Amino acid sequence: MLKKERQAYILHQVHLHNKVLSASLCAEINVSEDTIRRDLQELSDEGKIIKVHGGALSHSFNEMSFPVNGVYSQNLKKIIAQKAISLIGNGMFILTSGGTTIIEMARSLPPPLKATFITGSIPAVLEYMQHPNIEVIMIGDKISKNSKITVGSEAIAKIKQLKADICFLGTNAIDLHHGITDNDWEVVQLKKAMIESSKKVVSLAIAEKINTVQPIQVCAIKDIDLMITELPIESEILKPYKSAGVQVA
Amino acid sequence: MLKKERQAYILHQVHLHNKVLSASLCAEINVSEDTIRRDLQELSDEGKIIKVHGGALSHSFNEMSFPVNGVYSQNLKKIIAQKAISLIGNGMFILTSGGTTIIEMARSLPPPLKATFITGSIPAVLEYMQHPNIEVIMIGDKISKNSKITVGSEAIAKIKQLKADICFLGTNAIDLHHGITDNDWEVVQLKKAMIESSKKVVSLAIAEKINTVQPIQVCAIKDIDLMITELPIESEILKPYKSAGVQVA
DNA sequence: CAGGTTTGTGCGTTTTTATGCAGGAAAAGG
DNA sequence: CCTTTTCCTGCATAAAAACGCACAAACCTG
Repeated sequence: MLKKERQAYILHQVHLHNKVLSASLCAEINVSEDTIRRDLQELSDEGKIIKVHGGALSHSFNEMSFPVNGVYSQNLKKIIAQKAISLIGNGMFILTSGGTTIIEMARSLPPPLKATFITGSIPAVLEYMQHPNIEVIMIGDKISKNSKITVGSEAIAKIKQLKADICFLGTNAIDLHHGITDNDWEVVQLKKAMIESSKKVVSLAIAEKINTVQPIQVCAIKDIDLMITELPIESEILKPYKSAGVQVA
Repeated sequence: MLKKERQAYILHQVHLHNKVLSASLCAEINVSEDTIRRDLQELSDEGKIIKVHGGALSHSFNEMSFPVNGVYSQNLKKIIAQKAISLIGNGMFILTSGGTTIIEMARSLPPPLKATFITGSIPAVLEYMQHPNIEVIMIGDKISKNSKITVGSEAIAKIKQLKADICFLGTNAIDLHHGITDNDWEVVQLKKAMIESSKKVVSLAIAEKINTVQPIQVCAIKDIDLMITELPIESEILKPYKSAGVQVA
């Protein structure tokens, strides 16, 4: 088994179970404990996991102790949220993924707005529930603990039955050639279904996510109708995307 | 169990219940009291908790003078939760409604437990998600904002497809003649479906709810397999229910 | 393609870490 | 004041990590 393969496998396991034991890994992959340890070390150096004695943990694991990570990008996300909200009209059916940008949008929804929001994201639902006038539809299925979203075939089947007016995707990585990409296979399946079931697809991405790539593709650039960032629309970074036919806001 | 995991668990418990006893922790996690003490020491050094003789307290605890809706009923609910948990075995499929008693149960689930919990209650899901080993299935549908639960025909249809080992119902009112009753039509529909889809039906009710009635019936007394209260099983209040054939715990 | 170099892997050995245990000190509570 | 519980200290042990080394495969490079 190749090193990269092995590390990808480890990463996958970590994302899946939130933890891995060096011992069990070395039994599964059939390499020496030393090799595993070196892999974990590397992945940890790259910031992809957190190494601890006896194994490693997912980063999302102890994020609970570091509560609201950055006020940092919070403000940027508010800008994005405002732009996104301007697209929403009364009576619309809106599909949303999870992610902090989506949460920020949920918090900023104007109280008089009447619309129907559909999502599988628990944190998003919590925000939508606060709102006096919107209807909230929860997509049910097994809950993925690290992404805090319902995933699985039931959820996908349910989404496919819908036809939403607009779909907002929290975006982890976007790139001209690879389109929107992400690192959680199940979440990607969900997002794909959402894109298919929406008349209009909107990607919400803070600038630092632009021109980055993750392992799994969600959709190509051409599938995106609109891309929202905190940057001014004349920004150099966005020009290639405009040329590629993506509307930018 | 990894050290970090353990500490995260302890931290979680502290935030949840505002206090932990070293003794109970060491029983739950199955490590020596010494280890727990060292963990508490570390967490305390990091300023995350306040260590005291016999256990630890949440930081927020001593700031806000006298806390929640009554430590009173909280403790009663813990007793109920413990009794309920004793019915749960590894590998079981468990349907639960919403309600504060259910939440208390969710918070008190022992970490090693592996089981699948199915619910439409958002607060319950939030608690279940914290647990390291259980699977959580969310029943999807429109969200009822005041009961924070998914309601509607989709949800009911989904529940009817299931056959759970056991069903825990948070109970608002229970009475010999009217059975379990409630005041929210949609929630009642949900509970009815849950009862139908479970091999065993357990009602969790604090004593003050016993012999009270609400407008809409969920089920008759005979449909309940087990009734859990904080009272000792010999209690006078429970005798009529025992006579009616309900098992009491 | 020969020879050097880098990279990946495994194997001892040494160090560090995690945990439990025992016995005395300190605290809490009568 | 006495008892019980909890806490601390040092020690023992086992597991895991780190380190250095060997060796082989892949990969330059002239």
